[in-house]
Amino acid sequence: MQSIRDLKSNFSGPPPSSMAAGPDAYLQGNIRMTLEDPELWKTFHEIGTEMIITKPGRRMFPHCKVNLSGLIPCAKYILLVDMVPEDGFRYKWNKEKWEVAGKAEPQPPCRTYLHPDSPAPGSHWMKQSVSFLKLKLTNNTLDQHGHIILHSMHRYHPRFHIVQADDLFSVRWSVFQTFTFPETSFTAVTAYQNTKITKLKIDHNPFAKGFRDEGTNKKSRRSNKNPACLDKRTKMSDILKRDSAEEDSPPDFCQSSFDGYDGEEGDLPKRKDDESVKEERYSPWGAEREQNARTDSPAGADTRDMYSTEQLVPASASYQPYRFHEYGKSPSPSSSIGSSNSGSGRSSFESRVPDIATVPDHDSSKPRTQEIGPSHCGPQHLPGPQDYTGVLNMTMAQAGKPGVIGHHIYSPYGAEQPLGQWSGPGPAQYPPTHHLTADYTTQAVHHGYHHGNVAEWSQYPLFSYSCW
DNA sequence: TCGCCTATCACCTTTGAATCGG
DNA sequence: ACCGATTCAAAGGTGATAGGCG
Repeated sequence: MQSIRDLKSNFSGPPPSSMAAGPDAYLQGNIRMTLEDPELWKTFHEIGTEMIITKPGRRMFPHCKVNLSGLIPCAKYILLVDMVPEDGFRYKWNKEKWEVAGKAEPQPPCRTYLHPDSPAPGSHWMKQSVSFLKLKLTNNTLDQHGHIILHSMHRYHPRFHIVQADDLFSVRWSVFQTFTFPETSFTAVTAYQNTKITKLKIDHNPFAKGFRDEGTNKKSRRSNKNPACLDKRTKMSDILKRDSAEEDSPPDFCQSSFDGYDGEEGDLPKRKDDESVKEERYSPWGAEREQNARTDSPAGADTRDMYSTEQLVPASASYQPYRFHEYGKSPSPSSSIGSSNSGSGRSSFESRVPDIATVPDHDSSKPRTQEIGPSHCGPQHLPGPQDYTGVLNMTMAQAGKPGVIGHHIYSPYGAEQPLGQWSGPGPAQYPPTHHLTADYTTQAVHHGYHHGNVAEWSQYPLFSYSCW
């Protein structure tokens, strides 16, 4: 297996023109991720995206699809996706808008979806968009298919992680970056609540084509079978039509619960600014601790709050993600907070780089001594602080070690493939490599803070069982 | 009674094997 | 024998719906 260090040496040539910075920047600081179909996502987000979750698992729509650039063509990377709670609340749909319905339920087992192509060379990831089409969401906490487990009526947003590693067991996290896209946040539901979302789904999801009104749809035929259905359908149709007519005047929901999304227009409701300060300290991971103090419009606040703590990627024509962590440019928690909401902040990525406010528990004041260790910090030499907790937990759990709840990583790969599926109940199914476990354990214990943002990892689902 | 969840349905797209022709 | 295009059936995804459950 070729180490990253080796790769670096092999990569002696000048970085691509796109890499304005030096070699280090090329290796660790220029990874860019953009969301495909941003407009579609935006459309959904403006209304309040809902994602159906079912026991057998349901795909997302729109599904996550991103474009990557700035990777080392010959280095291998692993792409992961996990879902992060937006806040510590449970919601209910009431009178055309989302309302807080109480405290969130205990976070289900955090799972991470591993892109089936992982690991693959950077060139592979960059040559075409990366789709997470087959990622499925479920509300079955006992799910054994590796689907991402969510709670209904709770809000989440996907996080994309890209890790430079030859395989899951040799992950060194020397280059580990996380991206989130504000417009991808959604409310998990078992049945659509907002009819506008239903309409959007039907209009845009090819699988739902059968429910479109256009042309000679079979819906009427189906409805005719049952008068009651016809009535309901008619009502629905009316609602949808009305909704369409109201497109210009979003429901309260959009404003009160999703105002966190500022979109690109920058015409955010002023209210956001008023809340920004309070929300600065709030993050999905700090919800439990702080939610008691939050009494108003948690929904919108949460969203914005979440984003306000993320780093921004230089804006471009395409929808830009918020760079969550960029080990190497470790943000400092307070620097960018409150400066603006997510939307306005998006335009000033550089200035917001230092921003780790999303790590409430973490001592953000700790010096980020080892920023993303460029390749010169070769993987094998990188101490594995808490960043490795996730893998550590996962592997330890797999090994049946007590006291550690595994973090499940799902891969469509079969068991025979390098990256297996770690689903809950099957500890022995994909036994981890012992050396990895030991290695990480050691690193976590003894080098707890080598990485720039190591500490933060312990706050994230990807590396810890509890997201809260 | 209400809100949420789930099984089932009909409709549709996607996928891959089978077939055909060059 | 090989390859690409086409066909077709199975698999699977979709929202709608009714009924169950707490």
